[in-house]
Amino acid sequence: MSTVRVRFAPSPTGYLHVGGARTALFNWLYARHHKGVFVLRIEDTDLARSTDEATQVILDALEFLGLDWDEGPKRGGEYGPYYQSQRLDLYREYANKLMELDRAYECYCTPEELDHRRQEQIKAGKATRYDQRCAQLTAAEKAAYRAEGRIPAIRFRALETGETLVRDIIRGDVVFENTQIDDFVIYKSDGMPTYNFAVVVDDALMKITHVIRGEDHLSNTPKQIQIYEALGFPLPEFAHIPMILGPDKSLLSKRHGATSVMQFHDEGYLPEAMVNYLSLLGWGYDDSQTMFSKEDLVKKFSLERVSKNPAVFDLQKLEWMNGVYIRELSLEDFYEVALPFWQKAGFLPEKVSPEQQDYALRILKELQSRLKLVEDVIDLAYYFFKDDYVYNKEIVQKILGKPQTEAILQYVYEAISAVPVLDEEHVKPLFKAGLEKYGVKMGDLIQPIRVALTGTNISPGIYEVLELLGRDRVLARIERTLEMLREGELV
RNA sequence: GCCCCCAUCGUCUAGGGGCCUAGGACAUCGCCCUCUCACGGCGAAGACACCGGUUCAAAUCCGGUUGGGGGUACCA
Repeated sequence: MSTVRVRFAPSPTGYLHVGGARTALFNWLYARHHKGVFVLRIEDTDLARSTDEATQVILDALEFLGLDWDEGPKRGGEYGPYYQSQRLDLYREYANKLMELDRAYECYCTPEELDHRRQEQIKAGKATRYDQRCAQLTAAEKAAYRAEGRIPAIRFRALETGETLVRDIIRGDVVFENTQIDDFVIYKSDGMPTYNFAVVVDDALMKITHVIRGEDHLSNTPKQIQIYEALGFPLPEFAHIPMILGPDKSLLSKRHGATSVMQFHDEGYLPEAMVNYLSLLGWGYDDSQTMFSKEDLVKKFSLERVSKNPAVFDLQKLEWMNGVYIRELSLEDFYEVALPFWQKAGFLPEKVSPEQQDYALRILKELQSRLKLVEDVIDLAYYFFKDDYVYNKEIVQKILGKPQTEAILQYVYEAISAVPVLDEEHVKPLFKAGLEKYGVKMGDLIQPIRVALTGTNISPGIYEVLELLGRDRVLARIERTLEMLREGELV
């Protein structure tokens, strides 16, 4: 059995979206599972839309996900180059070969003419097909067209009878009538090959054994198979994986929200969560496991278990899963991913002192079970770093609006001033004493303190908050709150 | 229009003729824990699109209907 060789072949026309990432992941998993080779090829034949920046962004996204490629950009390999724009003479060579075999011909029709005829066909209620008017041009006719200044495209002479069989690992045998396939363009007049042609030349030359790609390519596969056969290339195995849809069941796109892998990165999604979640889109293992480490996926992944139906992208589940992975992080690792967010927010400087790091670690410990996205560390920790937090109006009304609030806060102020050590062991008895004095429950005492200290009713346990803030800040904040209450600024 | 693919809880899925009064996860709801919010624990509700076959027996096999998706470019 020869080694498995798979590839991911994005076109650098934007960012890497989750659909592409999932395709890359499945290819990578298949390669790693079979100890094969994962090739990365950049399909940049669309001159108008491809950019170098976009290529870099895709590379960054793959690196973020930890999908390392064995051959491709920055890595090389014996089947390069790995940019289609650098393989032009190869396509030329095989296009010429097809013409020699009379399986391809020059077409002098312009895109405008073609489009016009297509519109006519639609109007007449007929199938939109190329009318093959350039299929048998004589040398004189070609010369005449050239004299007009026309530059030809090259069309593949598709089979006119019979049928083409696509053997798909996921979908089984799919049969296409050859009458459905018309003479399609393989070489554009701008000197670039089209996708359906370049993909065959590249996959064949790069010795790809398994073509794993989105289901949107299934309908084009018979065209490609005809080229493989015309050129005498051996066929690879095909596996068309289901599409990823938005909540409204239409193809997932920007209008459904974030779809860019790097955007997820920027919001604080962990690569472990992305990979795990993406793996579940169109694939499942058994009736109980949903959490998979990358190693586990490599071990358990198989194309046979890939589902046939499209999957709706569920952001809530991704968020939940990200929270799970955040909670699994060691405090040190959590610090590493959280730090940039705090620095960006101005909570911590570029150069963090040991004291600041210690403080950060202590905060993180309290926050870890409370966030879904790393990005949340900014909002959730605001009052640990800044004094200018705004009091949430509604919550202030609800909690500080109660009759005894002022007296209770005053009591707490004095208690905390006097307590020898500001920790639960020493503070709790004082709070308990306060309960009897004012005839209230613990919540009635703690909630006003929480609001005073944080501006909200959401925070870690009050004793932890007290300790983290320290006596000075606690007293100052309670005093400020009391003042605002008296001034009527809060309620 | 024509061609192709698909169809289990709201969502992702397990299920490949009897183990299914259909299992798990997210979301939802309730209870517990509790100083709030989370986390955690327990529980509830919730699906085999429809119609015909085949079979002693169908979510599982076949056909049709309906619905969704994709393709049909000198985009990839």
